[in-house]
Amino acid sequence: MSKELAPRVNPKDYESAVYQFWLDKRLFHGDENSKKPAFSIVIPPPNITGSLHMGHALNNTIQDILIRFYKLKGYETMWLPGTDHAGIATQNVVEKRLAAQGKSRLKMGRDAFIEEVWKWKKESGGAIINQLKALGSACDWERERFTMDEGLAGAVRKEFVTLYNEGLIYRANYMVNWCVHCRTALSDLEVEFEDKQDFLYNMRYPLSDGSGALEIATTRPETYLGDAAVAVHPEDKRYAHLIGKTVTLPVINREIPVIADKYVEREFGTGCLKVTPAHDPNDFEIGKRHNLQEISCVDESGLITVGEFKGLDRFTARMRIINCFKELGLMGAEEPLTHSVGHCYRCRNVVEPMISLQWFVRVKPLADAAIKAVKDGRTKIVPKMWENSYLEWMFNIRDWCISRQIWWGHRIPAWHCKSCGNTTVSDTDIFVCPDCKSANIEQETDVLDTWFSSALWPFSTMGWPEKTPLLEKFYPTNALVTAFDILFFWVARMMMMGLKFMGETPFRHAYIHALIRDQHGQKMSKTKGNVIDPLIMIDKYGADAFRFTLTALAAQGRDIRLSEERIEGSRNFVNKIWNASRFLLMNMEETVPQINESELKDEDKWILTKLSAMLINLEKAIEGYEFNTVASELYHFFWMLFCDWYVELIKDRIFKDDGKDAAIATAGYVLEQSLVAMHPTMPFVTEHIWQRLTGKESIMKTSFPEAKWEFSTETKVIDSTIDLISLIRNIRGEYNVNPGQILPVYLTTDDDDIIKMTGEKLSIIRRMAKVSDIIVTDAAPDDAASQASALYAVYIPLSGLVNAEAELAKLKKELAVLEKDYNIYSGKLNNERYLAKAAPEIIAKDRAKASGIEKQMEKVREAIGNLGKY
RNA sequence: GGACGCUUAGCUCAGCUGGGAGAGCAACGGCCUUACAAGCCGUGGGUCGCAGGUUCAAUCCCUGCAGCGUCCACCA
Repeated sequence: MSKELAPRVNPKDYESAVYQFWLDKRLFHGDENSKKPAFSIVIPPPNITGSLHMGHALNNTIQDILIRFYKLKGYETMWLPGTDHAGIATQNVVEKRLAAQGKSRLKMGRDAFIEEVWKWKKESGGAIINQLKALGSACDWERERFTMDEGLAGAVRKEFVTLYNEGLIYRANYMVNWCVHCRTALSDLEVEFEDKQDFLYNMRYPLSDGSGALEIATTRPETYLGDAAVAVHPEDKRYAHLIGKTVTLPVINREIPVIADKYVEREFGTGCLKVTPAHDPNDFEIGKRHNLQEISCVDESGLITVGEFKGLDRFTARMRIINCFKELGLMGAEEPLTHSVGHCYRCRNVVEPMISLQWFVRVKPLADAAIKAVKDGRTKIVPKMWENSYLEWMFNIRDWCISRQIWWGHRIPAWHCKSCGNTTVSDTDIFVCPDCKSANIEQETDVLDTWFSSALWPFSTMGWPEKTPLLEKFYPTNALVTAFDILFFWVARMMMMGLKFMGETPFRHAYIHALIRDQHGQKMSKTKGNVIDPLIMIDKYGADAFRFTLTALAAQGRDIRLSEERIEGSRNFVNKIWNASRFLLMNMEETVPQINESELKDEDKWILTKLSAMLINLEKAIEGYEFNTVASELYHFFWMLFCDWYVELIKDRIFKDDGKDAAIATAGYVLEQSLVAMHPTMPFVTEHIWQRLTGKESIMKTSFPEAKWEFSTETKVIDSTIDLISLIRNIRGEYNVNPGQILPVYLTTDDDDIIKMTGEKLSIIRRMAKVSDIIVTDAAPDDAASQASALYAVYIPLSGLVNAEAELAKLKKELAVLEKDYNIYSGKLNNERYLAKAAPEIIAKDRAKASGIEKQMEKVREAIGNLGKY
């Protein structure tokens, strides 16, 4: 294998090849018979409708980091992928496509339509899978599932039948949210409320006895066609005398009673509320209390069904009715009103509340278990703030409408007998009514809410209801990674069903990550059409750079606004990794020498110590789901410490072959371990380089590095060397000294260790700071620029460049800053109450700090004194 | 109406149990130093939203206020 790397990183040269290599070697496969401890994740199955968006990219990057990290840590990992059939969403997409071809779902019929959806799924369902692969996802593709797979369909039936038999599923006529476009009922969660500028219309209903009129206020005049009463507050004196009378609805001439109900707010509008039990959830409740008739006036398509308005769209009818009332002189004021209106989360149309016969899950008992499991820590929600939302929702949970009047989905396993009218629920198809033996039976035409099947995902995908080795090994899963927008839709329901059917919470940790928003801070979504394709970013910058960016931005608790500059920065980091590796590979023999501890120099021990410290922080960060810390630890260590300092420090040893073996051994070792540490976040480039560095098969088969080095003495020495080099560079920088110009440096210190250090590191300092000699002295030369740290004062003679007065002013200013700092600490240290109450280690730290500042002040004063000499 | 989150350098944001204010980008100055100009060396820049409180000590904890954002909820 060639050890040469191209001068610039080009991800296209290796990313897809590396991925194919992993697939060929089956490195993503999780073995249920393995003796290793398990670490498993099930993917939040993306909808087959869409392509990968930024949310998916972040979501799957995080999962991939976890999977790859735990694999390196020695776990048997299994990341189970798949897709969701996404009932309404998919049906809508396919319908639109058909419409473009002049076809329609209703004309072609149910069976032909479903066939059409499957055809579409075969074509487009694969797109998102390929995108996940481009991202580098280490999914166990051999176990890919789809929520409409045969096995999963069986699981759904089992779920339905069990809940039904236990009385947890029932069928009832109830007020539901109806989408007139999708022509189906929706669950409460599927309704999205938006503020809308509207009008509050005041309309007069004449009293039937001719003694005047009652003025009601409504935003939906068209629903007057379904009014069953006018309600007033029982203690409202204005209307007390009217309770029990009737009013007559204009145009349609229907008489309805005036009733009293506490729900009415006296201050709102006129204090009179029209009650439409068939088209408003509150009115529905009032209707129940007063035994009112439920008069439907809008059909499933949103068309009016009553009187001369029959067949009109509900919004057209609204205007028509307003005009009618105006003509009759029954229209009062129209006041502007902002109120929230429910929209279908799929098609954005205004939801029509409607009474209809639907299937519901009685969720309270399931929710109770799900509450308990989180409270006792069987599932930990990270970050913890989401736990409140979860619990709050569970506490106030209401029955879940699970039937949908669409075609694409799991058909409800219930059969209605046309002979005796009974309904039979069964997990196998039935052809004869068990009650009357009639063969005239038909399966329920409704399908189930998509989330009813998604709720089983963590175990239906592993073979449930069978007891499989896969479940035995990998359930419960270790982590669920998702965004908060489906916390209720999915996470909560998985909790309920997992506990119900497996007796065990479906995941140990639920990590809720941020949402990636567009430049306006808007949530990206398919329906809004503001999605940026991550594939463009991958194509432009490579998957590794893209993933690293997402990782760096994935701090807990805040939404992410993605900018392309950030990705560019990550691309530069990948390039840095590439070039540092390239440099070291160029200077290596076929095999990297082993580290021989006795040959190590101080800087070798220094970088090994820094590496270990980084690894400890890194592991802690991954375990705590602090991915932004993961990124910054890697970035800082590799770029600032390894490349900028260590590699520069050892260049002489490499070029002059003086202690080269130990340097190369250390550099090779640190590079190798860094690559492994970086592999979970940047899998492609690390694999590519690692193979060339080690000559071994795959980075995925190695182990995560142990943090085992700690050389504190040598680390201090190099730290002070770096400090000195920085001081010298600082002076040179400030005076714009030509970088090529080599200068002598004078240094005052009384510290023997420092004197010793400058002697030992002389060649390094000479090279790194472009210094000819270091002269330890107690006086400064003329025309010298100076800088002081706590350890030493440094003087560089710069004839002609240095202005003595300016230099003096600079030093005095510096001294003033130091004095201010010093006063803060000495103030603290002279404070008795501080000394009495502060932790001893804090006091010690502050003392050290104070004395450090003091020493630096001395050095600055000394420099000022020395300046005065010329 | 409830709940939560955010407000830190010009921009985007870290700062997780109170004790050093930081990164990336941008800006400025200097460098083609034989891995990397997608780079190297250096510099400047912040009353940590406002007002109180607790504490020896507050960007961090508490209260109130302001602005922004999100979720939940039956606002005719």
